[in-house]
Amino acid sequence: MKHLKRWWSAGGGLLHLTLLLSLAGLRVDLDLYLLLPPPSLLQDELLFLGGPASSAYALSPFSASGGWGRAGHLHPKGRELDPAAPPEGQLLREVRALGVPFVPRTSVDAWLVHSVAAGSADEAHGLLGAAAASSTGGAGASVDGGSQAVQGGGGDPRAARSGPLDAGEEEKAPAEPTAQVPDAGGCASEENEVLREKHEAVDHSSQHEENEERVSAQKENSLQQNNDDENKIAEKPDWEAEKTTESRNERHLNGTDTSFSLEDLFQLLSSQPENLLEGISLGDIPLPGSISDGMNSSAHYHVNFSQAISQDVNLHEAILLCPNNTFRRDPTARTSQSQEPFLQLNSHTTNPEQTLPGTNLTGFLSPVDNHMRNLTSQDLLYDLDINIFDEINLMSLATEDNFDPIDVSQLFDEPDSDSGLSLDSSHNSTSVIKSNSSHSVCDDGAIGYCTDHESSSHHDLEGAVGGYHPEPSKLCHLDQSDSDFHGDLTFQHVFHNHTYHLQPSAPESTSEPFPWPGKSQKIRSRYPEDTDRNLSRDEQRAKALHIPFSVDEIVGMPVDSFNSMLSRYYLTDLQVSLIRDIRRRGKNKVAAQNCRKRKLDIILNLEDDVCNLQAKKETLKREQAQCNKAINIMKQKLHDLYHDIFSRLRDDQGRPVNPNHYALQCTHDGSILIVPKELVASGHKKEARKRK
DNA sequence: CCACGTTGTCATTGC
DNA sequence: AAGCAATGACAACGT
Repeated sequence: MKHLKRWWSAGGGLLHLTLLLSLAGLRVDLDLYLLLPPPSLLQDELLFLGGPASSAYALSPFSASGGWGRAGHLHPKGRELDPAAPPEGQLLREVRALGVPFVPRTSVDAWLVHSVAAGSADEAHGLLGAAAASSTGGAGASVDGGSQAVQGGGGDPRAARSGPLDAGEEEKAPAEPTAQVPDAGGCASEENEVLREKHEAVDHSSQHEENEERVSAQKENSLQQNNDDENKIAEKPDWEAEKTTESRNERHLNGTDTSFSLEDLFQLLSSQPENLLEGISLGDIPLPGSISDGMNSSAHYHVNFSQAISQDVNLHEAILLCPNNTFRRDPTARTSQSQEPFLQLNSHTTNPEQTLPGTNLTGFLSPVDNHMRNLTSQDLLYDLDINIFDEINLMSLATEDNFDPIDVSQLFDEPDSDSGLSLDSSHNSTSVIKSNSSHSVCDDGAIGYCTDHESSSHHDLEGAVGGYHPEPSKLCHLDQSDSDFHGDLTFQHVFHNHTYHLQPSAPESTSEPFPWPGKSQKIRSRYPEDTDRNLSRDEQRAKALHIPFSVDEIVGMPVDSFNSMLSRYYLTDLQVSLIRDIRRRGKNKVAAQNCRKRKLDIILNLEDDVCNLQAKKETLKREQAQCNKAINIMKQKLHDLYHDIFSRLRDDQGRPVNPNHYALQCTHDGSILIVPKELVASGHKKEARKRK
């Protein structure tokens, strides 16, 4: 048992727990087998790092080729992967010899390797930090551990505190016990101040304190069975005990106490699983308060494996589902990604490094991320991940009956966590329950698609890539009824999360991005229960293909940003095609709307013109009538004047002039002549002839 | 059931 | 050449 504890502390903790779960008759389909590096290698690595082994090694399930993880020089606590490490170690072989159904590494491992190889120390740092946190968190605190990594270890200290490989740099003044937050995320020491502040806020939660006390008490109970040195540890606060444990681990890693035999260990594992269970006391396994709560008193040594597995599933997701900014394609963008606000997701932290990719795992552990990453250069492992997720889903389903939402809610006991999850996303998960699982392609929760036009780009991204995870802060203080609700949501999320890949009508398997019979309305009619019915066709298609962008983003984005976005993210041809189609259709839709609007405006303007012309016509008619009237008056006056003049005219004999025979004619000099009409008529004829 | 309006989409054209 | 706006035409849907 002593060896076992040391082994756990030395870095095999997660494997340890995994083995326990397996020996307990539960299949553990996690790729979290860990290989303990040989002391010599550890020593070399320590020399290479010039730092404590506890900070150098991560319990990384993301080992490059065999589970070997070493700290890198890119970051004080960053991890690199040893390419020269053996592909399979003795431990794995022995595990397989025992028949423990370990699942090999997933694409995440290779992806992480890829990220590290690509020079993205931040990504590696963040993810491996998450891995370390999850490893230390053990099977019972998967989400917790991942969340710790997201927040740079600023969350629940129990998830990462006992991390055997966390550095001794966590040595803090005993005067502030709540500040002893292990840097599960592998952040630099200067970040710890911020983390400590956050964690102080975290610890102020009454529930949290209660759990702390429980864990502390149970740890003390377990540690009383150990040697005197460990008894001293048990008397200390748990955070201090953890430090001691870490220092013990450090001794192990330094080669001073690594003489235990793995074969002995597995013989022990195979022969006495019950004792092993006892060996995994709460003081050794950093189970969160939720688990320990369920193991009070008589149940102290009985781990709720169903819960543990369910949490491990979430841990797996937490590890796998990295932020979307971690699967960029552009290496240059990776180097500057932390500076792009577009990718700084969900950061309440003031520490810039906490916004680094890989550290923002809290609320964005979406299937989209996972999916997107799987669609990248790790396509060869894509199917493997699908299978793993399927198995996880099955496990979730199998353990759903025994699922205790209280524990889950307590596992999310992160008052300061920023998961980026909105209530809407939870609501989306609710719709998942309602929706037909066979049509999960169209389900809400698959993506948590964000259609909020007002949200910023990164918020859109958040919603797009995985906003449906239950928000820990929302879950941690729920009453029983609410806990039931959210617990169901959690499980719905889990198995819904990974089933869309398996749909026979999955878009990936068809030439069409979405199996719509041509129009979205048909889709809506086909899925009457789908709460996404209000989504547009393209939104549904985007969701079906797990496009991590909102339609509004895709359509409204400038072409340069659009192209850079396409190049920055790992997208399949189908996804790129769909995104371009969405953009084209979206722009064309807007253009059509504008066109119709213009057409309508033109018609309205023409109608106005017609009205104006008609009015003008009426006016002109009136003017014409008035003119005619005036002309007639003038004619009448001229006629009267004519007769008046002729009445006063007299010829040579004094007789009146007949106006029918004579006419008045004005000359150029202004004089008026009385001319016989015959001459006037002949003169008009001559002028007419001249004109012709 | 038909007519009409609305909306989305596609194809085409021109800038 | 690529991207985009504009627009005619068509289909689906709602009223």
